[in-house]
Amino acid sequence: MSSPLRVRFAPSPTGYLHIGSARTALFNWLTARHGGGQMLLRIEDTDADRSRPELIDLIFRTLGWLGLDWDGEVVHQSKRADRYRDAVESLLAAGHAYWCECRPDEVKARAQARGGKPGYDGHCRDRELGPGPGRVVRFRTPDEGETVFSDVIRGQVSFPNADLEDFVIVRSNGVPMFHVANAVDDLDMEISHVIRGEDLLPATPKILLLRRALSSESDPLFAHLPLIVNEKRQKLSKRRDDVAVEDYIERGYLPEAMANYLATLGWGPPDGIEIRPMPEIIELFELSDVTKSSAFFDIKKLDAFNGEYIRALPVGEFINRSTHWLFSNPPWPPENFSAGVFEFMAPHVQERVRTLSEVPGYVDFLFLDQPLIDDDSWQKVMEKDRVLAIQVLDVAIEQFESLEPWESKAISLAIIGWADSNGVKRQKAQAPVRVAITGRSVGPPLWESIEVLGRGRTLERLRSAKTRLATT
RNA sequence: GCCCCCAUCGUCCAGUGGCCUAGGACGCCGCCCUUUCAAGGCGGUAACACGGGUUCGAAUCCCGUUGGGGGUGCCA
Repeated sequence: MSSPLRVRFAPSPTGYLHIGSARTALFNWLTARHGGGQMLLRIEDTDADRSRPELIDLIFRTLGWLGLDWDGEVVHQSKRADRYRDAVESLLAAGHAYWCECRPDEVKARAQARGGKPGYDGHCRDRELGPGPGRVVRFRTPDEGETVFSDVIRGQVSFPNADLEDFVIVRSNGVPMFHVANAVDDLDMEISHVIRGEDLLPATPKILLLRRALSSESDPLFAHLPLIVNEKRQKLSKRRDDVAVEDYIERGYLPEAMANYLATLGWGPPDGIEIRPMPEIIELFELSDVTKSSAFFDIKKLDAFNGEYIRALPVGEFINRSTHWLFSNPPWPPENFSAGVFEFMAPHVQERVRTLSEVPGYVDFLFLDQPLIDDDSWQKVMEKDRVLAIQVLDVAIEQFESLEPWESKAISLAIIGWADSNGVKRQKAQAPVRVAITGRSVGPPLWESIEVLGRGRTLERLRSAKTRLATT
């Protein structure tokens, strides 16, 4: 009989939710949902100095944004100090742990004197010290043998016990440390699968030794996920890399795209179809299929995923989701914004953006009093062939003044018809108009843009471009 | 230093002894479509780190080398 499937995600609230943590949460969640098990949440906040309680709620919200949910009450380690103290007492009583009065600098100095080998030398091991100010509790690690465990992803892993120093389990301020809290909680929460980042692999023998000393009959199954790395193949770090999931939300990534992309880091569906709905991923996901080697967090590929997800949205939904970027710090005077105009252009914009934060850049010319003229575009299109540019602008002005009906089809015919009958490439003919109207040489479809801009503003921009061309 | 993990296209995944003259996706390049840019279509570029074994046969198994990474806290 195997124990019920129970996994947990155990973040430490020392910062925003990290991309790597999000992936760990996702894989835990996928394992639980795939196997009909439970996904628990635990906040590892034993270090009061580094923990920031105000971030806990943000972590919850970010997990929610990603579409991850959890079962049962959230466990906060900061509220379980008594439980850890009891566990430490029993460890002490059984001789698995002992009090130590060595100060960090003393430990370090002795290590140096020994000749480089870092770590604690067991100085207080057999001194039978009792509690006292400044004293810590250390765990007595075996001197011989090895600690072996099986990892769903890596197979059997073993660590020589002799390399394990007698590590601290209770700080001098009386607060228990990560290893004990972690071991005790996984035991109490009856976690069956410990799924976490590979950076915790070396901590596993310590936790296992602790569990066994706490008289647990069975070890959980471990699964150490490959690290997510940067372009230099180093573990994503808060300092040098863009790792806060919150930042990606602000940059306009869709949660579905982010979750889907994260799922492909260290795992791939058997049929090779990477972009697919989460229910399918849940069905296909298998923890034992997870890759062993680290994965580069490739923004370009994330962008591709995101672009696909954006295009797959119903237009109305695209409009809804764009709202935030349209209203917070838009490049135009807010009162100029017109929902109707945006809705008209939305399908064209949707097809072109890869992130929602790019949306304003595609419609800004519609809501700005004057288009922002891009120098390179002006040079390339207007200055390089002034004769043609002026000619096209004149034609456009003349045609547009009396064009009926004012709609994209007729507008396109006015310019294209002229180009075709005058031996001018359509591409060449539209360019000056585009720059005059939008300020750039690239952008959404021109004829539709002109239609929605309106005759008056269009003529105004054409004339002003002509003037600018004539006076420079 | 010591311990541990890892090693297929630039990147992410396939591949679990013969189906591999190694497949898909992103990127990149080219062509088509086209009012620009996208999107879409078509095509292309590009990898089994190296050296030994084992085997009739190895990307796949074993050993070593090299390379990369993680850990080595009174952080988690």
